[in-house]
Amino acid sequence: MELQFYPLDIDSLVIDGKDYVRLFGRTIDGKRICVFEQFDNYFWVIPDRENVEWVRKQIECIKVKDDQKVVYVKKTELHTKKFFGKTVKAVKIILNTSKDLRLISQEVKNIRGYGSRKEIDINLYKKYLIENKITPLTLCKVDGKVIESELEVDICVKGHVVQEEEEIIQDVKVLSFDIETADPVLSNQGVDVPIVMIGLSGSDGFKKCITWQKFDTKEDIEFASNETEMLIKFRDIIKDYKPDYIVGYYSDGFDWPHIKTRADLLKVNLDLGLDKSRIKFKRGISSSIKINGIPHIDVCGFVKQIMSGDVASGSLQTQSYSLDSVAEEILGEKKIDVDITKLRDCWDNNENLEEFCLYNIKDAELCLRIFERILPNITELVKIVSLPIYDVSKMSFGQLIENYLMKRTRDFNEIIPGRPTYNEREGRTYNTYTGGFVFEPKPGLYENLAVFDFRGLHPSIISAHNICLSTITDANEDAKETPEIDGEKYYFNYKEEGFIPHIVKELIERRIRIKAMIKEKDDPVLKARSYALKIIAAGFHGYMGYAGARWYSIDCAAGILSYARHYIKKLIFQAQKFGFNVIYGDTDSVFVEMGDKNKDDALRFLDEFNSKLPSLMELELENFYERGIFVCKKVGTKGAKKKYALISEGKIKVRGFETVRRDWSYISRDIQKEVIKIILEEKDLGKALNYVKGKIEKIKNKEMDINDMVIKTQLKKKIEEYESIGPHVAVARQMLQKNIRVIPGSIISYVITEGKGLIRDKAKLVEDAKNYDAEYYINHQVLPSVENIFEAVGYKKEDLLSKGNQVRLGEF
DNA sequence: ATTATCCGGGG
DNA sequence: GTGTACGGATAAT
Repeated sequence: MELQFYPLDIDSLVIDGKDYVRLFGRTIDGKRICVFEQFDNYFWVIPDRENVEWVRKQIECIKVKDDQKVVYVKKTELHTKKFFGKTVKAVKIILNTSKDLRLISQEVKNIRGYGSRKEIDINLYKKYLIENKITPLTLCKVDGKVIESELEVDICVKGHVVQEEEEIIQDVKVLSFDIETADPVLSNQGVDVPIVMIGLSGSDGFKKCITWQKFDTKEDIEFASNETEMLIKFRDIIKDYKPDYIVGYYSDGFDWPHIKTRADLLKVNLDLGLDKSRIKFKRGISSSIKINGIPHIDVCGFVKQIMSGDVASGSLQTQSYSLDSVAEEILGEKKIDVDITKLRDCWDNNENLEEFCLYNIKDAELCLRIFERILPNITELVKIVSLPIYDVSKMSFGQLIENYLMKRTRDFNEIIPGRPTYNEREGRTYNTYTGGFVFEPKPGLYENLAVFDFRGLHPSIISAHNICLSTITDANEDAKETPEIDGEKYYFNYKEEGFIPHIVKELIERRIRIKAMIKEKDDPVLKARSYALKIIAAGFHGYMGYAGARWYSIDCAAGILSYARHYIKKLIFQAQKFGFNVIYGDTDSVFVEMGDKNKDDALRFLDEFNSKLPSLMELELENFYERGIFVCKKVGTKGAKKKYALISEGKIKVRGFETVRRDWSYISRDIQKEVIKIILEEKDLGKALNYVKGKIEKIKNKEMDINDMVIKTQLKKKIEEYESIGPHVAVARQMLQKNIRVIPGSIISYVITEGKGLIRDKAKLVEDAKNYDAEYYINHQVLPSVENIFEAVGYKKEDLLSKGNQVRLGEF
């Protein structure tokens, strides 16, 4: 029988000693389906040239004892393949089961002249998707027979899958959720912190809050008798709703870990997987959760990784990735204004809980709607890299590029290079190269700015100059040399197009076609496609210089930059010649003060400059700004780094200022924000200075509320494990003395009080703090956050500290 | 000067 | 298992 379906989630498993890939999805008539396809795992050996046949024989003879079983190779094949562009003879070793991979590949190492092993570090389902050219979410056809199963699906089929069309699944059912805890310290462990409500919002309009304290209400609130029952209801709602995707905001980092802790404690079985498995946690540097069969997407993670960016069109401008700011930018809507810190007290006294429930539902709803808006961005990336949406939604730029390259190897008969070992990686981090060209800003306040963005610069260089691991070479007559950089030149063969330049060129050309289509019709899907193509193409340069890359070449990265430096210097020169005052330039963007020129002149400059560029390269006008402040950020001896704030039609864009960290007190964050605002919006330096001076006076006179002086730092490990005792560790010890529970993950809130000694000796719990150390807050919190802003506009630190309101007017 | 530790998001 | 983010800041040593 044949069935059409859209694969949503894909994994692999061993059944009766054989490898299978499992594709969960939706049939075209909306049924939940699971498809099994048998797929043998394999890897490659590229033997030293003279030994190929002999090595192959040896491999075929491998017999290893594994417990009682004897493990051997299923079969081998001899192929002519390419590796980094060079033709090689390679032995394909096909295994009976993935369980044998490690044993057999270890055993190969005992064969003399075995050369190297490849593709032993790639998940089976990835190999399957690459090999069978299947893109998740697109329309596929399975040819096979229906089988019985215990799975939570309507139909289960075993057979062979082929992709039918590019057409992507539409009208997906999405369930968004959000939890609230009554937590005074926001601990990540949650052992003694109950979840008090769970808000849900579905793409079909479904809305609900579950909580476990009763009150009168007419809203969509369901009452459970206790937390356990609430968690059970939550689980059952998900099971009944049968969503295609489950989404949350920072749910990988907060909601799920918290739910997991509570569910374990209360013995609630979260068997949400379509194979009845429990939700699984991947612990690591960044945790994530997996529900077999249902992609879980942390909206915050994707927005932060992929939709963020510098001054790039298509990306978000917000500096903070809080739900509130992201919702405001994407949806133009904010969270319900409720003081969530009051929830604990309200919960204890059963007061105003309805308000919190509505707030809870609203958060889930905002998350859902942000997801719906960014879904095209995710699905376009899925279409490019051809991996499950779950994987793609969690990938960094580097991983997206790497996986795209892995997919494309099949079109070039290339074997996929291995990941660097830990030691190789370490070695690579010592390699450095001259970075992009930086035209250092003269700190100051500037007016009437235009920002030009050289986005296509690096990819077009890769394409134009054929920069690839397979084309880099020593000086010879088939090679062209790069502009010299720090006395070094690189040579790239120009006769045979490399793997990477070929792919990059395709990406650029596709994007050009899409952009032409967007001009005809403004379509969000096309825009998302263009953005996806852009970020992938733009990422190759950084990827090749990234120590963890499979296709790593610091020389390629350096070669690209030597050309890039050439082009940006040309741009700066031309801009100056045109009559602009170049303020700042970095790698591929230039900020100019237009002076007596206007916007039309800027567009004219853009056209003129573009007309002289090679066809794939393009200078873009990022935006105009009424004002901008540029600050010199000292970074050791290396010089200045990005740090500026711009304003365009009332919207402030800030880069490089650390304004949103919880280990800064509220006042320093507040003051910095206000200073930037006054300067950019009102252009009134005196007012900004007086504002800060006023605040400093208030601090000195102890007029500040002690709650505004709180600094929060998370305890990352057990108190006794600390080698170095910082203020937060000292305060955690105090808490322990007072029998307040502190565990790794607890957020320690403290105030620096008056006294002698190190800062940690003066750090006190908020409730124990009788006073605050004005000198500390002025010198360590307020001044560091604003002094270089004032220095940029001609003031000195002393001006901020001097008494009185007499203001010197700097250079302005 | 060097080393240890923390930030992001979430209540 | 496929990985050991990342780039910068403060305070202690």
